[in-house]
Parts: sequence; structure tokens; C-alpha cells
Amino acid sequence: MLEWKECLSEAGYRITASRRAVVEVLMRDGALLSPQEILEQARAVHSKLGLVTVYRTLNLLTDLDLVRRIHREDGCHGYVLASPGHHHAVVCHSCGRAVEFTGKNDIDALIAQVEARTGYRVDDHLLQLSGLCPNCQET
Amino acid sequence: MLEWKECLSEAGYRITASRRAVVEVLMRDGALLSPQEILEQARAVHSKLGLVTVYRTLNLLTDLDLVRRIHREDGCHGYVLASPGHHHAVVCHSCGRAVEFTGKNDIDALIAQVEARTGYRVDDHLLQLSGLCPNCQET
DNA sequence: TTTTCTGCAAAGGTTTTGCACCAAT
DNA sequence: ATTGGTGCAAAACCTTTGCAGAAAA
Repeated sequence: MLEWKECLSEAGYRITASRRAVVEVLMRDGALLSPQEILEQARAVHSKLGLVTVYRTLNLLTDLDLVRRIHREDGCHGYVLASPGHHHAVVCHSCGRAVEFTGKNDIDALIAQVEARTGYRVDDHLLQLSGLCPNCQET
Repeated sequence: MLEWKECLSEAGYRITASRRAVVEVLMRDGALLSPQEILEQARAVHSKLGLVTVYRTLNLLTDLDLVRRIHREDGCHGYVLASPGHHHAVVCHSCGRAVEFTGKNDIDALIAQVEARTGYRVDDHLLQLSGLCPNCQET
């Protein structure tokens, strides 16, 4: 709820109204949002906000690992708040709500198997799951 | 080497010089290529080819599961020939060569674990690995 | 006060449409 | 002969830069 401010300060960045607005929107309900959607919602609390600043803020937060960038089918990116230590997200394709998980053991096993079979040395991966969240499963 | 033609024909699509040129380039050495790169290489054999047709061809081949669309860090997409039955790729970030693999067992285990822990019902996933291919590992 | 941040406008890229012509069946 | 495909130009997007003014520290 407040650690992001310390994280920014300690890295030499300032706490501004724009940044506060963006983070507040992302904290609101944990949904995957595009920069455009974040702008629209954040303008309710900080009307002068511009799209460019949203992009710059998201890039900054992503670099600091406070926010996760997600690839969307429609070509643009979505963003969700990151949970410390977890690095992959499951996104609900009905309501957009996202949760992070660690699948470290399974991922390591998978990578080891792929390395053995293909001869590649794997040093990076992209993994995203999607489906229905508990709420949206109630038909 | 020829099955893609039957696949297109049976789906009601025509075999054209443009499509032949795009597939030939993708078959050449199995590397991950951007639409722009495909255009440049394919023009050697079909000089009238346009970028728009490359995009349309790649979308068609992707829909038919003959080609795999890969997300690149720089925001644009790369494409590789798909291996039947395999659905994920490891890409060499030195030479771009890509190989597909099945990690079905490990992926299923991972998904089961995530479903148990998060309550989400997972029905889709995006998984891409990258690293160094056997060739590029030789320092 | 100093340095960083912001917002606008404009540019840069990738990807998609519209339309008349061309080609595969 | 028909229907689908192509290529160009232009549009539609998403995302990044340049710069003068505003705001944190």
C-alpha cells in the first residue's frame, strides 16, 4: 500500500500526483488495464494527466518490478501490480482481474527438459496464463 | 515441404506466388523473422511482393497453425514455421533460429498447481523460451 | 534553487483497410 | 468466367521524443 513510494524515493525518483494516480488505479481492483484505460480512470482523480505520462510511469514502474507488463491478443500491452517474488500472471478474460503465481519448480523442470531435448541453453522465458477467475466461473 | 499447400487448398485458399515466397523464406533456415525481414528476403524470388501481402499471408498461416507468432521484446512480432503437434518455441537470441517443443506434462502440472492455488480455471497460455542454440554456445 | 517531471504536439513504428487490377481455379 | 488475392496508398494504432513550463526535493 505504501512500499512503492519508498521504492521510488530510494531509487532517486520523485513522488508526484501523476504517479500516485496511476498506482491508485492499478491498486483499485487488480485488473489488467491498458495505458488508455488507466488514463481514463486516473483522470477522475487527477484531471490534468496525459497519456504520455502514463506510459512513462508504467515503464518506470515496470523497470522497478513494481508492475508487470502483459502481452494482450489485441496487440497492445496491459499492466498489473506485481506481487513481490512472483513473476507470472493468470488473467481472467472475462473481468480482467489478474493474480500472480510462482511455478518455479515446474518451470525449472520444463526448462531442464527442453534443454536436454533441444540442446539450447535457456536463460529467459515468457509465461502468461488466462482463464476464468473464481467469481466469473459462477455461470 | 509440401503439406502446407494441401492445408491451404483444403481450407479453400489458393496457392499463389506470394504465399509460396513467404513459406520458402520461413523454411530456409528456421529463424525467427519479422514481416519486414521476410519481405526483404522473399523479394529475391518474387520481386513484386508487398509488405501488406506478407502480413495477410502470415495471419492466414497463423490461423491455420502452420506458422507460430512470437512476441518480441521490441514490440513487434516474429514468425517461425510451426512443427505439427508442438506448440511452443525456444528462440536463440543470437542467431534467431527457433525450435519447437512439447512440454505438455510439465505445463499441465504447472497449470493444475496454479488452478489449485488461485481458484482460476485456466484455459489458455502463452509460453516462449529464449536462450542460445547449440551452435551459438561455442564461444 | 535545482533537477526532475509533466503535458502537449509531433514523430516513429507496426499493422490494418479500401479499392482497382490481376491471377488462380 | 468467377472468385479470391495482390499491391499501392492511406489510415489506424500504439508508443516514444522534443521541448517549454510546472512541480518536487
